[in-house]
Amino acid sequence: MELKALVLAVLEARPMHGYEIVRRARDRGHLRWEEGTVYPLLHKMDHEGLLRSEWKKGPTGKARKYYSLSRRGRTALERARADWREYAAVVSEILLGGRHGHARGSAP
Amino acid sequence: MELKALVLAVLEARPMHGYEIVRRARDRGHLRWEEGTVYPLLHKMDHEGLLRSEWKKGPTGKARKYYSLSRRGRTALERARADWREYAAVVSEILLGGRHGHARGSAP
DNA sequence: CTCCATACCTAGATCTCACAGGTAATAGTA
DNA sequence: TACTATTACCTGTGAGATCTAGGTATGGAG
Repeated sequence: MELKALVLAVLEARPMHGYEIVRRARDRGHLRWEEGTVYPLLHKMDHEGLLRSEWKKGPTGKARKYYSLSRRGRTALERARADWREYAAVVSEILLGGRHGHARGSAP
Repeated sequence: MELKALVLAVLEARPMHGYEIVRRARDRGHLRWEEGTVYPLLHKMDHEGLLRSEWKKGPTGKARKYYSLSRRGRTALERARADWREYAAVVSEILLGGRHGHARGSAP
């Protein structure tokens, strides 16, 4: 649920192939998306019509499968953003009690 | 793992019995914790030493099982708060892009 | 040629949580 | 007394998401 939204957000910037998504998340730290999570998720989202996939030759000349957002994917991303804002606000209120500071993106 | 943290936070305010936790969450809206989720979770957290449980007579005279935070539970709650802050910050950054607008152009 | 990193993939296990029940005690009604 | 609703507790089954732990294939470096 969360990963799906994050993949959409990552792919909004530019098309990317699966291994690159994994590697970027790994380099970033904080989040660890394993290949066994990401690849099946990409397939599923592709099948659901949220992504489009295309085999292209990468810079090394080797074929890579690039994923990009479809129109439905963009819509889903907008909804995911709204859902996250609400969810984060509720959890922050319960967990932090309003007086421990606020997570970003929480709107009243 | 989210529910665990939220249960800790709810029980920090005052000891409560399971049904009350469920009912409060239900009244609050937004979150729907089912009994089939909450009761096993309370048992597990009790067994892990995060909670203490005690049978008491409630206002109606009927026995109720009240849960309260143990010392370990308080520690776990503090850690959960820190984890949530970090997690929410990372997700918000990826999903909402630092500040939500069309902030694009931060290269990989 | 051999080794390593890249890049893709899947099967199975695990963990969380919801669904859909069940039991028992109390209170209100008739 | 019998009935019904509400409170309060509990569990078994299973769906869904994610990780573990593998596997395959290609291209470049040594």
